[in-house]
Amino acid sequence: MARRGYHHGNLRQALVEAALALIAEKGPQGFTLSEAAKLADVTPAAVYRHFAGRDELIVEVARQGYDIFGALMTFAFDEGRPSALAAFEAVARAYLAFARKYPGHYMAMFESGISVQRHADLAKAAETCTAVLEQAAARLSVHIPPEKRPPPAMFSAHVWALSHGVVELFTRGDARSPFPAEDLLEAGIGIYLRGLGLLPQDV
Amino acid sequence: MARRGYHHGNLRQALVEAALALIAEKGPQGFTLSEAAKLADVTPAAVYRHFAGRDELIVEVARQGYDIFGALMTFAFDEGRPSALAAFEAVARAYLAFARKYPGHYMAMFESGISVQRHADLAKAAETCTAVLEQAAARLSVHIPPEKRPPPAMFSAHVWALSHGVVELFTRGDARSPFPAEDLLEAGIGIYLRGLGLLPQDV
DNA sequence: TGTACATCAGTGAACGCGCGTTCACTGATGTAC
DNA sequence: TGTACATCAGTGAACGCGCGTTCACTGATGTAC
Repeated sequence: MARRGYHHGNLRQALVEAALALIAEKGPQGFTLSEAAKLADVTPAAVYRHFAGRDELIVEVARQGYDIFGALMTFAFDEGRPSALAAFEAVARAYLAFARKYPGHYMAMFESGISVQRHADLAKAAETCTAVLEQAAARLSVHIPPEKRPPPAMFSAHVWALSHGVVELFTRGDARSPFPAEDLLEAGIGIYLRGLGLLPQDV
Repeated sequence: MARRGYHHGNLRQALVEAALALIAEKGPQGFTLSEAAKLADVTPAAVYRHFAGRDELIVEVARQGYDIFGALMTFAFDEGRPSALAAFEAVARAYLAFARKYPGHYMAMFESGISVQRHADLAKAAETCTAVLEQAAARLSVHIPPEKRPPPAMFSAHVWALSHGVVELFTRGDARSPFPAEDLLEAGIGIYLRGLGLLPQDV
């Protein structure tokens, strides 16, 4: 909140960060334009200098989330090093780490109810992320016996769904599982990959 | 809406059904006590004759959801007939069918933000469902080579997470997958079970 | 370097709205006699 | 069978609240001369 005077300096980003804090704390529906303005030490009306309205602010939060997410996934995958399998597992771990470290972003992206399709830049950012995951799947695919090889898009959808499910069910408030989410996900991915015929020593 | 006169007759359940319709239509956060009352053709104040408040109404919706869910799972599992594997796969299919057929219940259970732990009867209903899934996993476990056998609770958590992820990501508004959710889930479960060493001919 | 002025990011008051909840009440029901 | 009465599920008006959004405005900034 380092305001200098009448002008804020970087209100747009300050609002994004206020929104992040509120969403992380109260969930995407507890988020309020007025409260975000207050947190940024500004009048609610000031928000309209930077965003068309409440929804646009959430969209921007989600968009930044997809950017970070994509960058993290790309970094974790590291072009398939040291091995396609290890890189793929790193991606899965990074998924969970992202959900934990950026809960506001994660919620804005997946739980806020905003339509990805209806915001062009958001759709683009989301597509980039999908592409990273699919690329990782495609690289790993090469090591799968052709007769067991599912389309990479399906493959990555499975991993995404499993990861998302673990986040939603076992990472939130009242845990329903006796296992740490990280262990649960790692074990699940391991079993899944084994089912595809991928064994550590083979790849 | 078959009101007879001054007294409603079965307002409690009528409110639950109104809530279901609203949640299914607008999501769990779009649901409003006042709107539910209006839909049941009754004054908002009348709701308080049957529920302590807004939250209690959502909790009741979720509770009924867990009841239906548990019954469907039990029915689908059918005590492991015709085979442990087939029964298990039936459970997974039933999961998705439940999410599709009872969207209001599903959202109240998993997306409404209510705390399962903080409502005793809700926790009990949820536990019953967990038990059914774990029982199915335990029965199937018997066929897994001991050295690959994960705890049934982990096993069922994986399947639950995968199913939930598929529902959330690929069943809602803007689909991000080129595959029907049912096919996606079935294929995913299949690969996972294969990874556990379970093959159709073995079980 | 100093001043006039355009720009525009902020204010502050106001709006209409629908929310959840309360309260004293009233009308229907069904039971006791 | 008929009536008095207790019960309680509903009404309707009111409340305080915080929301998103608008508007005419004002104060700070930085550029042109």
